[in-house]
Amino acid sequence: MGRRTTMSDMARQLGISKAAVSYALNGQPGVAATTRERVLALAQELGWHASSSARALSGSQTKVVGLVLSRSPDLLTTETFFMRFLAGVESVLSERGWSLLLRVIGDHPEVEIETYERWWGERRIDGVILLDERYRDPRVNTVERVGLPAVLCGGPLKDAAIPCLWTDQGGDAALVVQHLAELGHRRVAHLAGPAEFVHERARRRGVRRAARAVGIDVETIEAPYTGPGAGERTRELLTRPEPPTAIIYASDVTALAGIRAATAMGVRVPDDLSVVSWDDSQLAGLVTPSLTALSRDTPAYGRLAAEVLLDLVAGSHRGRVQVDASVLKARESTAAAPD
Amino acid sequence: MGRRTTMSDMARQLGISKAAVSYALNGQPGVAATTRERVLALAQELGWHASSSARALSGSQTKVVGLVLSRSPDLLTTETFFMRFLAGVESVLSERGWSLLLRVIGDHPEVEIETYERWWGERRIDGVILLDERYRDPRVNTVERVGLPAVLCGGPLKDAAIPCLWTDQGGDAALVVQHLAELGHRRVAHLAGPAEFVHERARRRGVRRAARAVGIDVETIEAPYTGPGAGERTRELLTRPEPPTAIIYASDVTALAGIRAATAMGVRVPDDLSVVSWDDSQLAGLVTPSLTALSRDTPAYGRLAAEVLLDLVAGSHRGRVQVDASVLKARESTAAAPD
DNA sequence: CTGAAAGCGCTTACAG
DNA sequence: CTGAAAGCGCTTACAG
Repeated sequence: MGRRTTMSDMARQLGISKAAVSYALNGQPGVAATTRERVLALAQELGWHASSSARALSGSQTKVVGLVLSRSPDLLTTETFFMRFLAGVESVLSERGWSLLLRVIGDHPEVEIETYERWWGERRIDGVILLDERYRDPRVNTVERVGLPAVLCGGPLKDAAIPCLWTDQGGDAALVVQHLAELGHRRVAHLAGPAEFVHERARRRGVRRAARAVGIDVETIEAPYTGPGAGERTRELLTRPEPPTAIIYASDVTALAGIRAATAMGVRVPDDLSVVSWDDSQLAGLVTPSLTALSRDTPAYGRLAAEVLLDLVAGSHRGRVQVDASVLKARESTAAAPD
Repeated sequence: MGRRTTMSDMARQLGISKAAVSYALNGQPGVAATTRERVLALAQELGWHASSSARALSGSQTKVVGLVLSRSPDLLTTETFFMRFLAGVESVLSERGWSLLLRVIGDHPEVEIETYERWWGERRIDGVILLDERYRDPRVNTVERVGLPAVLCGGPLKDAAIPCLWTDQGGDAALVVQHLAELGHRRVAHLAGPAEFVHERARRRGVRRAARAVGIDVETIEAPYTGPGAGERTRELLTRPEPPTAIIYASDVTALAGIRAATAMGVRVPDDLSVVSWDDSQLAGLVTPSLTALSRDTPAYGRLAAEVLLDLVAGSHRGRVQVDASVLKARESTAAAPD
C-alpha cells in the first residue's frame, strides 16, 4: 500500500504551501478560488482524508461522542429501547459528520466513570450522553469535575449543572392509571423496576398521585427488569386472597412474562387480568394478546440527546429540556375489570 | 480546568526526560525500576492518560475497531441479534483496552463503504468487522484495495482474502427439517429472508437438501424480515388449497407475526400449524405458545469476530473460522402434524 | 492572497 | 540506564 498521502504531498504536487492546502480544505479564507478548487479536486481524486489524530492534536475537536451502556447484558439484549435510542443518536451524529464511541459494560456504574475519565483523558471524545440516571448519581459530579461536556437523560436537575432531558413520568403515569380506572379497575398493582433508577422513583410517585386523584388503589411492588423476576412477582400477586385486576409492568418483556405466568395459573388476559407495559415496542403489537403500552418516540429521544450535547460542545447550554410526552396505545391486553 | 497535564509536565516535575516517562509508562526497558514506579505513581495521582491522538500520530495504533450496522432502523431495533452480537464484540474489546466506533445507517451498502474509507483515511480505526455478507459483496474488495484489516461474518470465502467466520447453514437447516419430519410434517414452507444476503441463500440450499434427504416437501418463499411482510405471506400460504402444516421463519419476530396471522384465520398453533424460528432469543421463551427455535450463542459469535480481527491486526491471519453450530430448542410452537 | 515556522503531545532511534 | 532531538500530519498565528 505504500505510504499514505499527506497534506504535504498534495502541497508539493500542486506547488503551493501546506497552509494553503489546509485553508482550502477547511473552507477558510486565504486562498484563491481557483487554488481552492484545484486542492479539493486533488483531494477527491486521491481519496485523501485529514488524519483525525493530527487534526485533534493541533487543537480542534475529535468529533466523537461517547456512550456507555451499563446494564446487564441480558437486559441490553432483551430491551429494544437501547438500540432505538442509539439509532436516534446516530442519525444526528452522522448527519453532522460525528462518530459514536460505544462501550457496553455490565451493571457496573464505577466502570462507567472510569471509562469517561479515560476517554476524556485520552482526548478520544468531545462529550458524553449519560443514560439511566440513578439515585445520587455520581456521574454528574465526575463529568463536572473533569470538565467533560455531558448531557443527562434524566432529571430535571435542581441546579442544571449539565443540560438534562427530563420526562414527565407523572403525566405518563396518569395516562395509564386513568385508562385502567375508566375500565373499572379498582385494585391495580404496579410492578416497578429497581428504585435505584430515578425514573422508577418518579413513576412510583406519579402512579400514587394519579391513583389518589381518580380514587383507586394502586400498590407498587419492586421487581427486577427480567422475565423470570416479573413472572415470579405476578404469581405472588395472583395468589393473594384479593388479587389485582390489572398490573402495570415496566416493559413489554416483563409484561409478556407476567402474561405467561398468569395464563399458566388459569388467569386469562384480558378477561380476568388487564396488563399494561410502560414501554411500547414493535413487539407489543405482534404478540397475542397484543399489549396496551405507553408509547414514546425513542429514536427522537436519542436524536434530542445528541442535539443537546452537540449544542453544549458548541457552547450553548440548553438547560432543562422536556422530552415529548408518551401516548397510551390501548390494545388487546386491557379490558373492562371483571365483576 | 486549566491546561491538561502532559508527559512533559510529569517529566519536569520528576526531574527526568520525557523519554524516560514514556518508557516507564509503556513498560519499555530503559528506565530504572524505582524511576518507573515514581512515574506510574505520579500518573496515577494526576489521573493522567496519554493523548490518543498524539500516540496514534507517532505511529502506534488507534486501538479502535469500526462497526457499521446497515440495516433498516426498524429491523435493527426489532431484532435483538445486533445488540447481542455487539455485546460480545465489546466484551473482547474492553478486556483488551480497545474501543468500538459505531455507525448505524439505513439499508445503504454504499454509505457503509464510504464510512470505511473515511474512517480508515482519517486513521480513526485499525480494523472493521463486516456483518451481513451480501451476494457479490463489494465490501471485501474495498477493504482489500485500501488495505483496511477486516473480518467478514459470512463466507466461507473461496480465496480467503480476509479472515471469515462462516456458519454451517446446511447443518442448521438439517436440524430444523429433521425436527419437523420427525413430527410427521410432509408439507413445509420456508419463509426465507431476502436472497441478497448470502446466509439466506445458504439456508435455502440447506433446507432443500435436508428435505430431499428425509423425503419431504419444502417450498421456499421469500419474505421481508418485517412483521407485516411475514404476516402477509403466512396468510397467502394458509389460504392455499393444500396449506403447509409447518412454517419455518427467519426470526422470532417474523414467527410471531406469522402466528398472529394464522390465529386470526382460525388456524391454531401448534395444533394445526407448527412454527419454527431460525433465530432464538429470550423472547421466544416468553410468548405463548413459546417458540421452537434454532439457538446459537450470538455473544460468543461477536466475541469470536473481535478476536479474529484483533489477531489480524496483530499480524496473524486465521483464514476461515467455523462458528459453533446451532442447537434446536423445541418448545410449544411445534407439535405432531395434523392428520 | 501566500509561504515559512512553531506547536499540538506523544514515540523512538540515537548518542552518551 | 538516561537525555537531546527528530518526527508523526495537521492548524494557525505571523510576516510578507
